[in-house]
Order: sequence, then structure tokens, then C-alpha cells
Amino acid sequence: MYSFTEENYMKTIYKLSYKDGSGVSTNSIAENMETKAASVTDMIKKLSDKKLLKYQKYKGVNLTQKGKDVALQTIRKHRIWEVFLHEKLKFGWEEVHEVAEQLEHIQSELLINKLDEFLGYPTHDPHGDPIPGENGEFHSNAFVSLDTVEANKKVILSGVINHSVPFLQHLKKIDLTLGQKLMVLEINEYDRSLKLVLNGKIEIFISNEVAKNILVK
Amino acid sequence: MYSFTEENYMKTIYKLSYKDGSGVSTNSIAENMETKAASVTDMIKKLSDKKLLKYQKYKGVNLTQKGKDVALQTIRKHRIWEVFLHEKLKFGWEEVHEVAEQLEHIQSELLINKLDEFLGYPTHDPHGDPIPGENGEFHSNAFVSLDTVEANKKVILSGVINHSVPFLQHLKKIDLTLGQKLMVLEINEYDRSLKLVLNGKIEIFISNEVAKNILVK
DNA sequence: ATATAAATTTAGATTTGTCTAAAAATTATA
DNA sequence: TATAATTTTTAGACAAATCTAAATTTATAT
Repeated sequence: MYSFTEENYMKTIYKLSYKDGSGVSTNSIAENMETKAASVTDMIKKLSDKKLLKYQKYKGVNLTQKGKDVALQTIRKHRIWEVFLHEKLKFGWEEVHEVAEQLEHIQSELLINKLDEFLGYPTHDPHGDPIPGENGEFHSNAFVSLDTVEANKKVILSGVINHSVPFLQHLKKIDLTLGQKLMVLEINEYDRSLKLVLNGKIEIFISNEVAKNILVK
Repeated sequence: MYSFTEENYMKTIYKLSYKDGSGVSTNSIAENMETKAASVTDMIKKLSDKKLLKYQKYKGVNLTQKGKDVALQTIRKHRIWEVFLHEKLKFGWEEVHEVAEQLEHIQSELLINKLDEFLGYPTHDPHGDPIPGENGEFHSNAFVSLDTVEANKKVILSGVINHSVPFLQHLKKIDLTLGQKLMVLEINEYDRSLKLVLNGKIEIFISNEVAKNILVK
């Protein structure tokens, strides 16, 4: 139906339209896709012909409903595959993204639906991001970032804001993983760094920078 | 490393070199890949430059060891994915091939090795074909076709020779699946059709044509 | 408001894999 | 063995996705 490349463009534009608001610029797409602005112009003309987005020269692009659907289905596939890699194949959460980038382009409705069933219809991927449903509907997550949690409240680590490999590796190193039960013991006024208790036993310190990028419920 | 298309050529040429012997012809490759002879000539020049095969104008091609390795690794990935689709996602054995044709091109050593482990290191795919190991070694299967089995011998359905969807659907319809225990009750001299007993209970008749394409052990 | 900077588009080229039509080589046949 | 039939290769073209360099439009700053 749509090529590997077209799906990647749709995904990127979808994500940018939430960050940048309407009228996603050629340059921001180029940066995100690690390609050149001229290539983006060529491609958005093609995507516009296919009615996946509205394009006005020099004004940036906006996804049509059809375009949003394509983006959401690709994101859905990506996140379901991430769950599979993490839960069944025991990939580390910093390893799943790269492989899911390939798997998300496999074309088979049957496959993704059977995989979804096999995994027990997961609602969130290993980074805590919500998985859109078959019709693009989101299970909006009521997660809050760890730096806003008050002391002595028990929470569960449910996601991350920063998805970078170095950040995820750091969390792994200090034994913070998805599903981890934890409690804020102390908040240092000076730099807003935190002392945490894991499983009611081990105590660790984390910076505010790290806390801001952790989602809990 | 190698493109989708290159891997498909290697797989096709590998399979043909067992059927046709040495010097696989341009036309036979073209037929099998559903493309034109001119396209094949172009591609084999490229594969020859990459030392995956030896090519002499008008004389056909022969795979190098490097070429065989690429083909075997692709076949390995294909068959491991087929096992996953059949065993874990409950795809019918006539449905697995098409999706595995896509999945076999996912590039990640880690993925295929973890998947292999997850599946318990299977030795055969859902059609009974052997899965090459990491180093390309085969677990040669000592299967025989059902039309050579003598009466009153108990056997297990272990594979098929004909992989076509209509044939596999026919087997499914008459309740013949992989792992099925069966016994030849009677061999009709006239047309060599067979009467079988499944699980020591149900009796069915199959033609010699069908029996020839079933592998048992 | 106009000059300069930045962003965007166009023009033309490249790569990969494909095709058709025609030429060349090989194989089959009379 | 000469001719016909078949197979294979070459030449030239095309579509997808990309690039560089140049031209154009929009934004910014004095």
C-alpha cells in the first residue's frame, strides 16, 4: 500500500505536528528524517498527490485524516512490536526501537492483529507510550513525571519522556525499569534531586534532570 | 548489508542450483522471480561484482561459498519466522509463507537468535523443511514420502513436498496436519491410492498424488 | 523599508531495480 | 552444415528516492 519511506515520513510529520502545531516545516522534517530539505519537498508533493497531507508552497504541511490514519497505524505496529521484543524476546528497552523501526513496515493486518492478541492486547509499549487501537484511538495515559510527585507517595515507573539510548542505559544501570515500584523519600530543596526507595529496600539518588524524564502512576 | 532484492535473488538461485545442478540459467531465475531475463542479467552482474556468484556470459551462474551463506541465512530466517507464525500466532501452514517472505529480510542478528531461542531452537519449519543453523549446517531430515510406506506401519506426518496453498488447504480440509499420527491401512493396487487411519480412529482415503507429496517419519 | 539572512523550491543528476526492443550468441533441426 | 528457434545480452528508458547547486520566497534587522 504505502512504501517504507512514505510510512516513515507520515510518522515523522505526525509527531512533529504535535510539537510544532500546524504547518510542519520542510526543514524540521528534513532534520528529523536526517535527509535534505530538497528531498522533503519532493516527497511531500508525492504525499500531497496521495491526499495524505495538505501542502502549500513555503507554508509547510498538515496531515489529512487519511494521513493521520496511516501515521497512527504505523505507530501502532511499531509499539506492538516493541512489546513483543521486550516481553517475549527479552530485549532491553534501549534495544527495541531500532529493530521495531524495521518490523513496523511489515504489511499484514492479520499479523499485527494476531500479534496483538498473543501479547494480550497491551495498552503501552516498553517506554510507557500508549498503543493506538485498530481505529487509531488512544488509551490516554494519566502518567505524571517523577519530579512532580510528593514525598512518601508510592508510585510505579510507567514510562519515559526521553527515549534516547544513553538515558535508557543509565536507568538500567541504576536498576530503574518499567513496572518498578518506588517511593520518593526525600526532595532536596537546593537542586530538586531525589532520594528514592526501590521495592521498599534499596535507596538511590537521582538528579532532577533524570526525574523529569521518568513517568509514573 | 544486502538489499531485499539481492537476498531474494540469492535464495532463488540457491534453490535452483539444487534442482538444475550447476550453471543456473538466466531464464530459470527470471521465471522463478516473476521478472524478465534482462533484469536478471543486470542483477547477476551486480551480484558477481559482490563475489556472491560466478558468472560467465551465456553460461549461467554458480554461487560462491559467500553466496551460499547469504542464501542459507535468508532461508534460516524465513523458516524460523514460519515456526513463530505457526506455533505462537496460530497461522495456518498455508498462510505462513507470504508473511515470512517479508520478515526474512529484517536485519538483526540479535533478533533472529533470540527468536530461535524463544522457539526452543526448532529444527524444522511448519512444512517439515529443515532449518539451517547459524553456520549454515543442515539437520538433514530422514523423512520419506507417504507413498513409499508399507501397510500397517505407524508414522508421523512430518512435512510436505508440494508447498502450494491449494495443496496445503486440501490437507487441512481432510484433517491432515503436521505431527498427525497415522497408519497406512490399505494400498489399492490399481491406482496406488491409500486408506489411512488417523489417531487409530478416523479412516480417510487419499490419492497417490497426495501421498507422494506428504513426508513422514 | 530595504538589505541581508534563512528557509524553501527548482533544476538537473545519481542510484537501484526494473522494463521493452533489438542485437548477439547459443542450441536445435532439417 | 546451414538455417531456424531459443536464449541471453545490450542499449536505452523509466520510476522511486535521493542529492547538490542555484534560484526564489519569506523572515529579520537595522
